[in-house]
Amino acid sequence: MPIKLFIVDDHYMVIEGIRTLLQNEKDIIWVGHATNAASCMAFLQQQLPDVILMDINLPDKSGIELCKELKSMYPSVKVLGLSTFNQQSFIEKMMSNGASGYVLKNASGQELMEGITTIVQGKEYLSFDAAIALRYIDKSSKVPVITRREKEVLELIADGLTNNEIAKQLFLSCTTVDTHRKNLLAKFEAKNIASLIKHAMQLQMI
Amino acid sequence: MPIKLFIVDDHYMVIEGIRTLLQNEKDIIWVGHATNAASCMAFLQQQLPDVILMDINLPDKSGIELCKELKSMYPSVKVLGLSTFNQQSFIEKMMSNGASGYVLKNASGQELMEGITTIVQGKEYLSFDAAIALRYIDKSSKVPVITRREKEVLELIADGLTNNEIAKQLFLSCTTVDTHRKNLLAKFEAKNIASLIKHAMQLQMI
DNA sequence: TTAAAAATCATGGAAAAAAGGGAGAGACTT
DNA sequence: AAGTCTCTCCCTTTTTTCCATGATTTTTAA
Repeated sequence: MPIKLFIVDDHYMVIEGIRTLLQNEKDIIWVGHATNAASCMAFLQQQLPDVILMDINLPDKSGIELCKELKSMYPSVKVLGLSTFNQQSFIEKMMSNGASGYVLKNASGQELMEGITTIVQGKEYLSFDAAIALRYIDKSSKVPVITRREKEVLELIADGLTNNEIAKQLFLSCTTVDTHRKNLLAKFEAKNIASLIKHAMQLQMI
Repeated sequence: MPIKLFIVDDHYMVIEGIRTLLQNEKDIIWVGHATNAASCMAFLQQQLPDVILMDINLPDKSGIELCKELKSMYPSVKVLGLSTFNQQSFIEKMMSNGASGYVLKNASGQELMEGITTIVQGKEYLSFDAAIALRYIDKSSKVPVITRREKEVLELIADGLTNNEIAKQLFLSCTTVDTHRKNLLAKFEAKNIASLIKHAMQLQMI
């Protein structure tokens, strides 16, 4: 039976590129595409594809979040993450949020097909480059897992707000904000705010 | 007469996407593509296209550098920059290094054609989103001009060093480092180090 | 339902940065 | 020769961060 494929990517060129790369595959049925998370979720209410190719950079929401939501509502749908080479740091997150595989955007049609057919069978798939990237990460820069609140605080810190200002804005005690700040420093293994912000920016977490 | 088009992008999907988007345009002749700067330069020794679509992220060299080199050797070739939305800060650089135009990767085939035909005529072209991004930059975050010493200090700050540590490393007085720090804050119009680092990272100055 | 994780608040003290000021030496330009 | 820019250095006061330790409540996951 053919595989119903849906794609979510905000770049029109990438959508067209994938469509072209897969146009001769008779096992693939192209059921549609979306350029943002909202219209993807809307589509899924109408029809469920077998596989969703999902970019991790979407205009309204990160692919990682979308993946999580989507899998909690439709566990049977398989998600194959898509990204550019310099965003390796997200591979882990994507996988731990329910994605079945990961392919980099410089993949060939063949690689893409391999990924799709592999995850349809219930297995996991990492493209060669993605696997290398993943190994590279484990060694050098592990990605800290931060909570929602911590992320909120992190963003306000990056915007130049002091603990006091953040506390006011989030209706918290100043000491609470300080605790979050401390936890952020610990999680990022940063000596101070300067290196914290640098790391967070490098990992595209801000 | 038809326009000879060459494309440089490390993402296979994007190359295929563009090819598809333009396949029905009879004024376009696809002369080839490259996935890195080196093979692009090699190709140009054989044949000169009219227009090169160039991604700013290439594995071996930035598109900005490639653009500069290429234009100094082959001034007649027109370069149309390509990038994703969150890299607005490069638009200016690309344009000032000889690119004739700029299109974001979520552009439609129509927009792409518009860009190509416009720059062939010797004019400049910015896609709607690119123009907005550029305007946004001019208004909000002008790029500060910092001195060599300031950059040195900035990098050490970002690495998490305190004034004292920086002073030792650069064989300076602590107060001197503090002055540089103050000047950096002033130039970036930043309230504190956190927002300074964020701005600097966004502008790729670290 | 129970255990773990997250979010909340607190005390107190040391270290560092932010904000304000001023000032001199050397290089480069007009 | 006058002016600008860069780099250098110093002082004070206030604010903020950083560190250690401990504890309660709410949420989430197993």
